[in-house]
Amino acid sequence: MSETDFLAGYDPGAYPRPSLTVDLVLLGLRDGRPATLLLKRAQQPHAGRWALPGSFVALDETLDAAAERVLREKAGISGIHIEQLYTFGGLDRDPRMRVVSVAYLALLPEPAFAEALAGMPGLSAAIIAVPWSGEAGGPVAALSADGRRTGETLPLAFDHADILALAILRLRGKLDYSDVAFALLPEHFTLRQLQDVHEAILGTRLNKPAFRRRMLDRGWLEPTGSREAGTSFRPAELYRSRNPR
Amino acid sequence: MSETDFLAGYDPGAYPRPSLTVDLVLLGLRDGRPATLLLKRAQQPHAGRWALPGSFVALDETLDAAAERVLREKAGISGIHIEQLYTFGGLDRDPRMRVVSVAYLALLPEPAFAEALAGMPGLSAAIIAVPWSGEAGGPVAALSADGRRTGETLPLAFDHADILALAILRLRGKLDYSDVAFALLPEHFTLRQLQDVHEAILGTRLNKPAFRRRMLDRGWLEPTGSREAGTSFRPAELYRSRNPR
DNA sequence: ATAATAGTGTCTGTTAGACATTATCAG
DNA sequence: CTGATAATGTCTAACAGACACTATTAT
Repeated sequence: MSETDFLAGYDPGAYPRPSLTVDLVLLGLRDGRPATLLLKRAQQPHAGRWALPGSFVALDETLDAAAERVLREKAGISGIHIEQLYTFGGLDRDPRMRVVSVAYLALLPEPAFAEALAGMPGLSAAIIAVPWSGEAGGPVAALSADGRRTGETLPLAFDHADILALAILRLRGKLDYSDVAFALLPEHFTLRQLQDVHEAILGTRLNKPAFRRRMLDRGWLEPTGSREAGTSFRPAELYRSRNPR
Repeated sequence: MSETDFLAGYDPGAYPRPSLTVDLVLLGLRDGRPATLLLKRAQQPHAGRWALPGSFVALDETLDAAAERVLREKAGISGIHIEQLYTFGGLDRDPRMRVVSVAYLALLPEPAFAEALAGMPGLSAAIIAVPWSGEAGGPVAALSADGRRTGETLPLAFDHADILALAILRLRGKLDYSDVAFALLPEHFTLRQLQDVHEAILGTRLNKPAFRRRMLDRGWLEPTGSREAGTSFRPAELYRSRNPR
């Protein structure tokens, strides 16, 4: 930043600058698998391909504010967990001009995911076909399956497949040592639901007693005292997150 | 990014955009403590305060390339580990104009650190007084001590204290499940040196047998067969990283 | 009682910390 | 031999996976 000295007396608009955008991975769960909300591109370039919702960053808004605005304007929701992921600055991300994009990850609990899908006509849900984990690198994150037509692979626009892949990998990494998983659950939830979230993100089955022990020992959970309703079997106890969300 | 449609036929330069920079945390170790290389600002704003080396991002270079250029031009070195850290986009980071900065972390083994310090007149080494770990949030990362005058706290320019704090926290988090530590060591090193790196970054003493077992079990290390020279006691075995750097 | 899932007890193998001990070098 | 540090053996506590078992609800 020392070169800013050089610019002290200059018109800030006089220098060529990359465009700056934010792109959001709107991540939720569908049928026990991670899913994301995408927009089908109508125009060139990449017409017909699927893109993450995004927007340019205005001069008078922070990056976080821009991300929250996209969440409001393109998904119609707010008040959910959102975090910065990585900044993508490849030269040919967009064929028209130089665009640097700050990627964000938003975690949508089921009601928010459904609300966005129902309330915003352009959005579609896409299951993320998780590349089997562990191995770093590799091709990563093919997409498949829209709301109804399941099985097909969706072509993604720009470098959005990379962004999506990174989102899943980041989430996997944070899952075990942070409380992000709660961001994908309603305020009250059962331990089974929590385990389902972990299994969906990790793409793995987990050991029930061990999982329960770990979670309860963490001190992040608080029993509500009540139990789930409407089951035809023994109802599970409901917990809530102890940390204020 | 869907709004890029809107701009398809427009002059890309016609819209107001934030300036985009990269700022580098040049991290090495001095006397068993993490240290960083800083530049003292001569002009306003923040004249007299200390800043991370940085630069504007050119239209025809990637973010990574910009970071490597800063490494070359401001530290006089290259070929070392460098990774993107986080992107800072607060509105008032720089009082003159809106500047969004992509922060990078560069890890300098001792020779590179010394070479940069000796070869680039403006650079100073500053010990990072690590805020005692564990607790998240908090004030974080006060600086102290230049090369000679130890003990005093250096005032940092802009939001560079935040960047520095994040760099240390990120490194601590990655230390145990990745091989970043090797990036702070020469090609051949002893297990004691490796442990010293870990202890410096974590700000903690580690258990020797346990540390050795863990490291050797990871499979990241390869014995070179030779031993260190010039000791007045039993020389330690030298290892190298198995992964190609 | 049955079906179905919630929740727990317990065994075992793995791993980390603590501590003591042995090994190996220079002089 | 002494001094200093490298390197290892071993005990113990903490913890995860596996598996079987008990508990509790609706019907």
